[in-house]
Amino acid sequence: MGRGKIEIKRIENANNRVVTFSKRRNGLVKKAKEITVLCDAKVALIIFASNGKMVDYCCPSMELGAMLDQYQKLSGKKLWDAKHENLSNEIDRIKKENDSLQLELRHLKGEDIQSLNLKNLMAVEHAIEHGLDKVRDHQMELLNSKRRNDKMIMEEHRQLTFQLQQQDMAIASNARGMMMRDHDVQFGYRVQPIQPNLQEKIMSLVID
Amino acid sequence: MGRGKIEIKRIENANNRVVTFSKRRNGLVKKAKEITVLCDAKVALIIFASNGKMVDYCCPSMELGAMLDQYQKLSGKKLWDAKHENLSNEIDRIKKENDSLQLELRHLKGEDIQSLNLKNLMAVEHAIEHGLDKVRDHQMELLNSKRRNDKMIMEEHRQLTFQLQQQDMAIASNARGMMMRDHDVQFGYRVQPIQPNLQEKIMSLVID
DNA sequence: AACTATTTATAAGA
DNA sequence: TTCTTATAAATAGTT
Repeated sequence: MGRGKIEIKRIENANNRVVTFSKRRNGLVKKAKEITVLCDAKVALIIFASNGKMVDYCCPSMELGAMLDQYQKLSGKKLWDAKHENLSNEIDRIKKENDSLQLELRHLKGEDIQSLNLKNLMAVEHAIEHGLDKVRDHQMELLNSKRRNDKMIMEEHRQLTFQLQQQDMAIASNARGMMMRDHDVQFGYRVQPIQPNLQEKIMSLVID
Repeated sequence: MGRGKIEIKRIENANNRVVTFSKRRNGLVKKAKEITVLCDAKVALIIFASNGKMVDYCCPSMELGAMLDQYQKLSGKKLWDAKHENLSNEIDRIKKENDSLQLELRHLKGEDIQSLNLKNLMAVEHAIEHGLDKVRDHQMELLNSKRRNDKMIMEEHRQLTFQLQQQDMAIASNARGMMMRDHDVQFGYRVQPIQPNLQEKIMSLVID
């Protein structure tokens, strides 16, 4: 129905294909609407373009969900029952995994161990001991690094004290020489800390 | 498109309505097929007649289920009922719980502890120590009960030995008195162990 | 996005 | 229902 007859096969020209799609999509939806009105029919129609865009129509008299329920009943095909089952299975699987994790956890915490025999109990003991070793190793690391940091800060503090002392001495000798002339100059040079974020470092030590 | 123009409104004549439905249903399905072939489109179409009969078409390149999944994603509408959503939520919830259990477990095993600060690390250490104490307590209990059991068995063994000895002596003195007369009587009274399931107890000791 | 020559769908009749 | 056919509607190719 057009200027020329066409074969029903994929339109190779991409532009033509898109244009034809647009026209026929509209036609299809229109006809779907018409048959619902003319004939009391129920129609559901979903169309995806090859670019992924979607258009859908569902008769006003019935929800798509209800139509699909009906479809499943009449066709015997399952649309989401299968998926439903999969989800249930997934839940069971995860719950079991969860339970075994719970149990392992409780064992490591020394709970629910009445049922363990001596052999299992020793395995648990070894796991705990191993964990304890690792945790303590890491604590040691943290403490050492803290100690190093403390040392660095103490060193910096020592240097600052020294510099301040030097400046005080310089000011004192200047003051003696000039007797309050050029009063403003005496604070003209200020202390520059080697580690500018000293405050934060100290705070972090306090917080940790 | 026919001998006369018609208004798009319900066809009141029931016969005409059925005939028109039949024709237009075929036309709709035909056009749905055509657009899928011509334009690489994906189409799903479900039609119910007012008498309940159903016709459906789904493009060959995609299952209806997959199309509906896509539909849900793109439209945001949900087709599968609340139950389905509940299941998904349940899965998410359990998975999260699972993850946190996994993490706690790994911490107790001394894994993934790089991210813990000293305070948390010490909490973990205490949990582990507490677990270790409990496990060792229970080991002790098991060992003590085993020891008690061993002791009891030894005692029983001692008593049995004593009884046997007594019987041997009795037999010996009888034998001396009667010189083999009433030969069968000599085993007429049998040893009754105090603890009838001694065998099992011993086996369980060996196995544990 | 319009236009229009053609094809296609279909309403009415048999 | 199905076939026929006149006519309405859809649309392919063009502008």
